[in-house]
Amino acid sequence: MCAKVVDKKEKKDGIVTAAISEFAKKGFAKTTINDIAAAAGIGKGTVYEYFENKEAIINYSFGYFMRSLELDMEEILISKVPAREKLRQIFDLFSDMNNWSSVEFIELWFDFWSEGIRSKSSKGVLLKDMNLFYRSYRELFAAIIVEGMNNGSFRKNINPENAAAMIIGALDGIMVQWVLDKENFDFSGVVQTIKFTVLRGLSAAPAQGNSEANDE
Amino acid sequence: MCAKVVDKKEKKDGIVTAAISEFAKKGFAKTTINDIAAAAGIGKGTVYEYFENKEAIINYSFGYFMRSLELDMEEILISKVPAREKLRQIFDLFSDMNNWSSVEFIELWFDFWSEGIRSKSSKGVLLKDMNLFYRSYRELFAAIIVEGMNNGSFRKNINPENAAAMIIGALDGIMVQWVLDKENFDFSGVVQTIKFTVLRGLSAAPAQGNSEANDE
DNA sequence: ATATTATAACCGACCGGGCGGTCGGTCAAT
DNA sequence: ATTGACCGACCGCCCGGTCGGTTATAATAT
Repeated sequence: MCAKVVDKKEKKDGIVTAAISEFAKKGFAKTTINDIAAAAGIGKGTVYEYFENKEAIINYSFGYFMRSLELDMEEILISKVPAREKLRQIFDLFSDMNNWSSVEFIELWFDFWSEGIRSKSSKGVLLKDMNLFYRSYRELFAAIIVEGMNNGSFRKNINPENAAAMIIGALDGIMVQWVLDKENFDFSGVVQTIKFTVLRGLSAAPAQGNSEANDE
Repeated sequence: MCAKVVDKKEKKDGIVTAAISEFAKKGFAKTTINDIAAAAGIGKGTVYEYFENKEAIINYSFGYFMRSLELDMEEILISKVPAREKLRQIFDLFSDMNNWSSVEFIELWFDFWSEGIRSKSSKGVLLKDMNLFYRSYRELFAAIIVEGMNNGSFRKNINPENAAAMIIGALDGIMVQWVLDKENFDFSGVVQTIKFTVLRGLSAAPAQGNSEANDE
């Protein structure tokens, strides 16, 4: 007595993939449900079988986008290398954009920020998710810094949370500058400068770091 | 034989002020011309006496917004204090949000970014302006850093442009985190951490900076 | 095997509302 | 009387969301 059966989850993801691609091209506001449906190769009505409304698509997109963004940080984090080295490796990983699974969608960040902050008035689902995301990354970096403070490689008078926010902020911020001016902005170079400068700034032993590669 | 005479410039600015305020509240997409006209206390038609269309309002807003954002950096920049001290003062200025003339509009940044990147396809006026803005600030910071390299307070192996991008990126990036989570994010604290860490990271003399206030 | 049926999945024409932009008329200062 | 400034009703378009009808397929009957 059953009828057609479909992998709902998979199809939903298909729609979201199409949506993200369209969003990235035109921004949330200028992307229509028709655009999304067409990109997903389905009819407009079908979109509404999987999502209540446009806002729901946006919210769902964030989670999906985040997952697709994630770098291969896992193995670095669980590895046994000292904190200082962990940080260095993470910067290097970030610096090489080949490790980014979806560079082409980074322009979406802007829309998520804008939409998230404005979602305050409604239920604020998106804003909550975004803050969750940032908070978890801050905690992650803060933990590394604490580790480094304990093993003596970082100075003691650091506020780890602040330092974590600083690192994430710096990477976020230069991503912005890069997205706005891809041709002229040396992303990898700046990441290297950040790596070098921040590690030196956090270092416990003042002389340390002089032997590192030049910051050119 | 003349008729009513009005200070066009002033009135235009009045409209833009109203527009910025509305944009900040609702974002570009959800702000209607009616909203702007109402906020400016004029009729809808009058708006079109001063602006060709909505896009023109947005573009014009950026310049206006930028001017209103500017900190009192002038006197620091022309002052005779050494580069290192200049940087320190700028961070402190930035850290105290009382110096920000229009904190309430910072959420607009997100919209400018989103709109700017998408303006590529059309004439890209906004994008050009934004890049001009960033570039000028990078040059400004780079100059300070070069100055510090020359007088021996900063290490020689810095790429000044990269370092400038780093500083601006860090400040931009933590602004994002703060805007998204104002209650829980210690903006001033993080700026202080950045000040301390970056100055230490750029420093030529490794021991320097230890006597400074703690980075709590 | 084949026909029948039940129903999940799909769809796109349609609707209502809202928005950007226009335009002809009004107002008021000179 | 002239004309720059102002205005809001109006227009046309488009978009988000709906809904009744269609299609495809699994289960069941024959």
